[in-house]
Amino acid sequence: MSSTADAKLNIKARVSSGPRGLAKHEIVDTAVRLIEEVGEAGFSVRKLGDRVGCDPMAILYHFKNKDGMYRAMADALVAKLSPVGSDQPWQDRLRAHARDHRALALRYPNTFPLLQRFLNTGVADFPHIEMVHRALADAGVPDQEAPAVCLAWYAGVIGLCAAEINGLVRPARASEVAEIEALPAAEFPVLRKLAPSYLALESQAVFEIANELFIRGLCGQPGRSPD
Amino acid sequence: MSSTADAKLNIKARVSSGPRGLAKHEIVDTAVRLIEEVGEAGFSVRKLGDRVGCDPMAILYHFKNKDGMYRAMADALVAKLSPVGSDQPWQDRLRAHARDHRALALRYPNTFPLLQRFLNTGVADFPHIEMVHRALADAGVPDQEAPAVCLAWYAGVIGLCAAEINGLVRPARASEVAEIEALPAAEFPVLRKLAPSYLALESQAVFEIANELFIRGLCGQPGRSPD
DNA sequence: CTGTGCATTTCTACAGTGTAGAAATGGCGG
DNA sequence: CCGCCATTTCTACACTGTAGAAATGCACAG
Repeated sequence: MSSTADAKLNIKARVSSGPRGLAKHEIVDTAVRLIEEVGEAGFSVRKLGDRVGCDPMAILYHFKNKDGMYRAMADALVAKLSPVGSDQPWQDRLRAHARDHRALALRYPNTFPLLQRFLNTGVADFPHIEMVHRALADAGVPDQEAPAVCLAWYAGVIGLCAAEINGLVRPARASEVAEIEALPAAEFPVLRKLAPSYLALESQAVFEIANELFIRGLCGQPGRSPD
Repeated sequence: MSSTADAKLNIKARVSSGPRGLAKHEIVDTAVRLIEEVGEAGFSVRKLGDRVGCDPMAILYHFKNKDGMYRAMADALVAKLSPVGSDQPWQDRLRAHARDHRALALRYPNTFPLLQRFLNTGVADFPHIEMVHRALADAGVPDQEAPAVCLAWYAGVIGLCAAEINGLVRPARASEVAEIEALPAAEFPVLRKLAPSYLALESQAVFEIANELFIRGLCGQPGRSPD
């Protein structure tokens, strides 16, 4: 019962290996939980192996490499996005989908940034893309522009979420406001005047405003259809 | 004159150390060049030490740690942004600043993503922020909304650039279009119809369209001033 | 000229990483 | 029972960031 004996026993137990159905989606789920606990810097295949209860290399057998595992984690995240009904006006459908992204980002702040690096490959979220395109069509976006607008929308939404996660979107600290107010008045009149209002900044409001701007931009299109 | 003698000489030269003014900005410039050559994954303090010609730890002496060095690299990047004159309409000022970001991103694709992670701390690009706020004021954005709109604008622009760098914004491959066209017609009518136009997608056009949407959104504001 | 302090650079060492390649395991069809 | 083979484990290697101690050489006091 000594600790060394226990260790030996554990090693013995692990030595008896062989196929045991290490399910891919369970690995990925555990990986997402782990990266949320320890951050991306602290996330390693070895720790994941400990958490899953197997050798690290058993995990990498199921993925091409660590990046392949990141891709799978990104896939798992977008799979969590809610479906969006088609019975609302197009503005509300876009709003709902955008807010869904933000909620996901706030819930999985360490996993979400993987979307930016790996969304391009493998993730094909066709139902949601179809929804976005229908909304854009309802908004009067001409077909030839629709792909560009759709991509711009996703890039913008994900970029906003990433900015918030990384702490770019937050109320200013008093010291920062002081720093701005110390700038020469002749060159920075507007910024100095606005500095105090940065103290009360709400990240959600930033997100909402960005959405409204985008939607208003679509409304202001030259040949849009009437609503 | 043998190579071994040269090597020995070099080692001797390196062993005789002491202060020699390792200028911070030179380290950072070299670091940016290096990361552009080898990518972020291949970038290490040791390689940078080789490149600079000093011990790796001599570099980390000037920065808190590797992340501190990344921050300095991000600072160096935003310092490369061009100033924007104030003699154009506000739309053109925003457009110019946005295009400047994109040009920077395309020129330094491996360094630019650092902005997303480290822009929040330390980088205070006050002249440009003043410019953006003046443009927003000219566009009729009320003071209380200006900080949110400004942050949303930056987050959107940087997000767009990041998306393009990471390959999200690119023409579709034929195989991808085929995959979409194989989807059930009943559920994906719009996406299927638009799929072929993804083949001709131009990343610059996506960027321009996103900008125009944002600007049109600002134009469409309730109480905007006349231009 | 001789210390001597000190910012700077170098050296050494350590704990940890991703993953290639070989070996072991154990369920399954013959 | 055997042998196959996907799967898992083990071992090893090159590499990472960086803590901590030692060395270095410049500036300046005496």
